[in-house]
Amino acid sequence: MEDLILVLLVVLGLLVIGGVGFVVVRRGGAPAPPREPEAPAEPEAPPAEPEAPPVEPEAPPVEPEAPPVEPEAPPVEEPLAPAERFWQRLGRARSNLGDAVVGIFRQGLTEETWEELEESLIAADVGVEASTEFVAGLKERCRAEGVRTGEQALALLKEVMRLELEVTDRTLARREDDTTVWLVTGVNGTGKTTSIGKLAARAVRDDESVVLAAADTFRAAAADQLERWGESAGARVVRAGEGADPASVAFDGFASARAAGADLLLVDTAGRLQNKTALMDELRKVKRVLEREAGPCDEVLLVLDATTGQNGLSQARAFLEAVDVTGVILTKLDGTARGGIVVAIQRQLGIPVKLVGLGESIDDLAEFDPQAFVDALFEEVAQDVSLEDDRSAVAPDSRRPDQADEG
RNA sequence: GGCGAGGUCCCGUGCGACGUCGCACCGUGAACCUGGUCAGGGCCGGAAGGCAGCAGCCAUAAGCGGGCAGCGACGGGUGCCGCGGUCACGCCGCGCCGAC
Repeated sequence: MEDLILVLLVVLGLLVIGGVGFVVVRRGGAPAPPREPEAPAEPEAPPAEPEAPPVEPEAPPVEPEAPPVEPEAPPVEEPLAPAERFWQRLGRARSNLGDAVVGIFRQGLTEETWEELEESLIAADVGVEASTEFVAGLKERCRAEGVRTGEQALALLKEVMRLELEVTDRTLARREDDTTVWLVTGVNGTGKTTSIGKLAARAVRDDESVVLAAADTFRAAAADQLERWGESAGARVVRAGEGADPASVAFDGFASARAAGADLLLVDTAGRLQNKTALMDELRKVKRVLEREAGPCDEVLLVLDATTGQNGLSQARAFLEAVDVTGVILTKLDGTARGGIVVAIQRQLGIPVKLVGLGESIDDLAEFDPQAFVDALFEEVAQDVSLEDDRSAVAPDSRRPDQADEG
């Protein structure tokens, strides 16, 4: 044990010293993307061992002592690191859409340009309606402002998109002097439990006490999995037997959390397809019973899989209708070219994407950063280096000025 | 360990919700081998009159589509619905108190 800590410290030291080296080491040492935690078959059984994440060089969950791990001071960490991560992790979304769009604009501005742009946006899951409106609006502005070159149009596109995304409040609501309650929902296999595990780990790392309620009573394995996450994160897990009433588990979870004076309660619900009315009713009941005791949920989070495309919109609509979703966690955004769903959801339903999943490690569940997202989405990846994995993105990365100081 | 508030199994059964299918419903629907009406034209007849009948129009079959407020069958991760039986002063977590 001691040894392990020692080794870690040494590694950390090296990291601190070798700023740029950090990036390299991490990329070499943690080929995270290849092994997707969520296999299609076993949707929610990612942590073969929750211990696994710590293996990553950044080793967050090991122990709260580790904070020195991240050389940057805690307050600074928030704004900078996520942006960095965004940039690095959005490899494929960036290379596909970005290349396409940049290429399109390079040809100058013709009718064809707009059509191709629209197609690209649709292909990136922005949605047909939204894409059409979006392009029409952009076209209009370009005309109004006398934009003639593709470059200018691209800049304008980014600005418009950013404005579109920036209006919403993305902070996760908390209670000052009471247990904060977040209800986490979603269809099967999107990564609910994993996301909860990561949220819990991060909260614990910030010296908060966290309680997890395993209101997924449908599969015993789900509760087991949550329990493992709780163990590794250092959060108490309230669970019941398989087949119990999920509402009662949520209720007990809150009772326990409040009695213990916990800062945060995360309620994990069973995955359910949005067209199963009985299950949506059940979810309503969970929320109702929970709120009867706890007051309004501070957040009702919907976990969406970024790779599912337009169906995500339908999911969002259904869950919004049932339990008033207050925010979306968009998982598996790394390794997909369809990040446009962010825009579609926010535009059509008014639900902000609050967190995005960009990889396996705990810090890869990042605050959504519109600026970085838009930049990443429409940045061209140089053709000569562009392979398919995000290693290729290293080169373009370094061109980005405001991030050199990470690590 | 005590107390409290929840949850939970199996069998039978009633009711309800949901889903699938069928019926019914609405729409559409046949060059000719459906029916009706059959202009024009044709045929028979000296004539009176009669016959077959195209197009059109009307109706309708199968088919296709729609929908849900109806009826039935079937189905369960169906119910902050009920009844009966058995299980259970059990089991599962939760809170409070007490003991170590």
